Amino acid sequence: MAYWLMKSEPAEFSIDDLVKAKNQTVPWFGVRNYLARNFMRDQMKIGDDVLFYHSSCPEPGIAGRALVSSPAYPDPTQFEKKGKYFDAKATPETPRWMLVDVKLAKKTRLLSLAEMRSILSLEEMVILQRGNRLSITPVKANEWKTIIKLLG
DNA sequence: GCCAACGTTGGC
DNA sequence: GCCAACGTTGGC
Repeated sequence: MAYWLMKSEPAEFSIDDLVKAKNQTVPWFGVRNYLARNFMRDQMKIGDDVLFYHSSCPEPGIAGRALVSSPAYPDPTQFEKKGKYFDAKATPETPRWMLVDVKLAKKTRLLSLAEMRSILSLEEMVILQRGNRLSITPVKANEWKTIIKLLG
């Protein structure tokens, strides 16, 4: 079983949106980075644990836990001609962007980026590394354990 | 608004 | 295939 951290801008889709979503599940649409896509397409399995992270907002940090709840399938937004995620080079026969469904496990207190930075055992987390911008990153088992403890 | 860091694009 | 220019991310 693997652990992941997935970033979302709360102005676009927040943990509260996930709480209110149908089946408390959302297709993780809009990823347009190959490495992040490959994680979803090649490595994620149903039941993998996910940290739901709020980025580009006044208080960035972990806002909840979730689970991978589907296999990878084509991101429908790549075919929406008028949408912001349209990709002219993608076709239904040869889709370029894949996603998984993410289901809420629990909304938690906000574990802020500042607090994460203060925890020694989290210092190797990918998200805390200088210049890291990847929207989906693997989390190590010990990091997951530490974070779950901090979330209470 | 600034800017560091990184990914992508496109000319050659 | 190289690499400069450009665009984006995302914290501050």
